[in-house]
Amino acid sequence: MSNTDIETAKWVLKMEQTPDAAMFNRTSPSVSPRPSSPTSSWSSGGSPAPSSPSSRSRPGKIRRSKSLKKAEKQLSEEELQELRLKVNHRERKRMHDLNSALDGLREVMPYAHGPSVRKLSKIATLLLAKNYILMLNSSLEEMKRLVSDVYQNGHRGHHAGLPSPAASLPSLHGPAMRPSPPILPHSTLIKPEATFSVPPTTSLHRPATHLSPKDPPRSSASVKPQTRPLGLPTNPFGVWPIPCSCPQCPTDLSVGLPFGKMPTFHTR
DNA sequence: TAGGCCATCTGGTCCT
DNA sequence: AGGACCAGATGGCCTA
Repeated sequence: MSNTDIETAKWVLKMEQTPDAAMFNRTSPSVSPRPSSPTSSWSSGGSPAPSSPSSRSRPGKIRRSKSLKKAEKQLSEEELQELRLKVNHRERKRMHDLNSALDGLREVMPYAHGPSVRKLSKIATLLLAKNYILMLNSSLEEMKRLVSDVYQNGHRGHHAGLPSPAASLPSLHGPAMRPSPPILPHSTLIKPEATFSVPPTTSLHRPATHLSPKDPPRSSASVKPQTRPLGLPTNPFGVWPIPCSCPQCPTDLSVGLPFGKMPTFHTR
């Protein structure tokens, strides 16, 4: 063991005796404070990884950043500790901001909200958001097509006299989107892109987070389907573009809609 | 008890 | 140079 290693070990030992007070002053509203580990008050989770296989790590050595090494020479121990606290605080704040943004995203996502429903995981939130956007895009395109079709045909045909499609579409920001069946936060082990790399018009029938049957949801509250109106298809958001209700169009959309198949308007 | 999810610490890299 | 961003490691909590 080199002198550097010994010094580093001393430094780490010293740091371990210095709890990060800021850790107990967390402000994130979504996560309850978590005290640091009793065995490692300084670095509750992030103790150095001497045997890490990572390319970033140096096996057998405790990782130290260049700036910290430099600071170690220039600063006193107190100053160094202060610097470490500062860096940790910044990183913590950054992650809290990220979590706040995720909370904001969850709030506008059409899934069951409430105290009895476990909130979506981070990955599930992102996947759901992606599918939600795809669904909205698809709905918009479908609506555009329908409107232009109707006006091109001069309101002739069996759709004449029906309310405008826009009128029958649920508001994307209104209460029509809620309540909706909860999304199933399933496995996050599957690469999102590999799972959802289907065209927008075909991906929307797959629940955003229903990725693997082997990975059940974490709580029954999050999977118990809420009642949905008869005739509406099962889908990740509980709402589809309202299908054509004319006699010439299929009416039972609640069954037999396989993943990858998008219900379409009747757009003769 | 295993596995999923998360918060945190930390060093490296990139950017301003 | 300092801060932001990223990723690895670690340990705690929770659920099936």
